[in-house]
Amino acid sequence: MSRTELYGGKLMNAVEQVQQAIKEALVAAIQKANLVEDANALNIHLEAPRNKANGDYATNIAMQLTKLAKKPPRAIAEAILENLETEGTNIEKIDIAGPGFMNITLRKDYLAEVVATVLDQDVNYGRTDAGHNEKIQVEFVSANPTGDLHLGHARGASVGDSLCNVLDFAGYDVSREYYINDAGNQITKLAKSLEARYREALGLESDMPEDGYHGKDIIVIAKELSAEYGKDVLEKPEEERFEFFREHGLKHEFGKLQKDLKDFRVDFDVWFSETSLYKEGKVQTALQKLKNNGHVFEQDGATWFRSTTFGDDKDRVLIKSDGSYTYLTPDIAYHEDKLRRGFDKLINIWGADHHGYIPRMKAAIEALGYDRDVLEVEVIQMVNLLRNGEKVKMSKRTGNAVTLRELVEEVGLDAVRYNFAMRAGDTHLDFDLDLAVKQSNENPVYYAQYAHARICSILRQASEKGFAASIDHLDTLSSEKDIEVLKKVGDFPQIVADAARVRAPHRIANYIQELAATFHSFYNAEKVLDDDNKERSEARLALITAVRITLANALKLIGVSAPEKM
RNA sequence: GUCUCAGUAGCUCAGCUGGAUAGAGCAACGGCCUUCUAAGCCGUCGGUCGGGGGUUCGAAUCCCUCCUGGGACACCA
Repeated sequence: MSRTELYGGKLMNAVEQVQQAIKEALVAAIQKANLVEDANALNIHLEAPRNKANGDYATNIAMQLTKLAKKPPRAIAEAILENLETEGTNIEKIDIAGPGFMNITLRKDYLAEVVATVLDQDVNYGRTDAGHNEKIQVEFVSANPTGDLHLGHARGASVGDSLCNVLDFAGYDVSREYYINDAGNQITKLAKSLEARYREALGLESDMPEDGYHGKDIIVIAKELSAEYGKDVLEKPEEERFEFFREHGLKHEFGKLQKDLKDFRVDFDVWFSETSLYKEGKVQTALQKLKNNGHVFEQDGATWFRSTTFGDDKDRVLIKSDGSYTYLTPDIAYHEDKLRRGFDKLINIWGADHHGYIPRMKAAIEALGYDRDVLEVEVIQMVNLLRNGEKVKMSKRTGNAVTLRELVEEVGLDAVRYNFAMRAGDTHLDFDLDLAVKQSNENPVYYAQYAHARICSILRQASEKGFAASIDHLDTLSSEKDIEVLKKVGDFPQIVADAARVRAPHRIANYIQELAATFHSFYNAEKVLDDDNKERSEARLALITAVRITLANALKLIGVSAPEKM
């Protein structure tokens, strides 16, 4: 895969174009120096050295070629240099340093072009076609409609939504999906719990099941329902009663769940019902396919999937001896259905408690005749809630778990989204309530939003003063801080593409912090609006507009607002 | 016990495809508001990258092993 294909010429900004030109020049030089058979096959890595004395970019290609070229790295570097055509690359000079690094220093004038690209692309700045329109389905949250969304779901929703946004921006064809477990045992429990609460609401004796759902939400639903339908419902035969509570329970729980997610700025393309798998015979079909492929056996009155054939620890039951399905069986059918829909990749975002479930699902996919690697599972680790430095104890069973809604009410939507977006999903997270609530410099979300608001403030004053952003004199952007800002803004498309490739949306939050820091530093060192220098003022207005656009686009990827005033 | 994720500054965490002297925020200390928002900036202090082996020109990063912590190991979902 060549670099050109990867980034698609038309979408590259000045920074990317320069990087690519350097890579191409290096490849040509390596070819010309006859160091390897096919230099085009090389993947040249350009990195920005930590120490600015080592230039704008460094490459370790000379060291990497030692084996292929059978020469010491410095000799290779010299051979590359001798054959390097720097015309059209913006390279000012190259030094050979240390064990064989090639340190590249660039002319600075090209960078200003970044601004024109950003202003032109606006809300699409950062978008690339790096993903080649690969069809990816992301299934996330998928909480059972039997209670409120809690802290863990909030994290899954945040990470999942951010990942989808990033994938979409990086040129993947993304479908967001929620699997509704509206069949099976837990729904029976929901119906029974609701009936018990319903009786309580009417002042009757109840038999709340010990393993039922004890959440406050069920009590609320029961009150509403009892006010509307009264005692008559309880006179109906058991089957009808059960159906009544099942249906109303599901409707209320699911409606609440959809609203909570929407309010959390998380949307789905597909809400997939487990029940539909049964109705459309897909569970039977999948089961039959497994049987036909010879991966099913009977034992102890149950039907088993021989998942050990595909690396699972033990075989798994598909149909229990009482004739009902395990959770796994419809889930296998669900995954087969996903695969039939033509996705190249399935990404499931699961809670850490489902970790052990991964090998059997991958086994099932393989047993159905697909490549097990089409399924990627991103595990979301647990969240500890801290208040006053103490862990807040939570239990879903007793119903005192902190819900998504409560969390957002207490902390604020932006702060919650940002706090979850900041950390890689597969690391344990302590969510410090006191810190998240603080509207101070200790809270990183405001740091980024403040940068955006500051820019907006300058832009407002600019129009009052009669200045207008202009790209006519970008050559005036030549101070150290100007250059730093330009470089950082220019990095954005690559950051998005990388974050998508390695499924790491938290990198966007890291980038936001860096971009905001670069801007704040610039702000304190340089004046934007200068009555004595109209050309530079208008160029800098263009520059900070580019920063504003980049910040807003990046914040949007992680579901955080970009306020114009704070 | 088996599997899995993690262990980086006092705290919370980044650290890319293995690269040069390991970074940021907070905390601590010292500066900067007659100038576009001080929710900001500049500086100082702070590290045996859990321990030990190995691979490599080069390891926080890859491999092995041990220690510590989270999680998972159902005819539950």
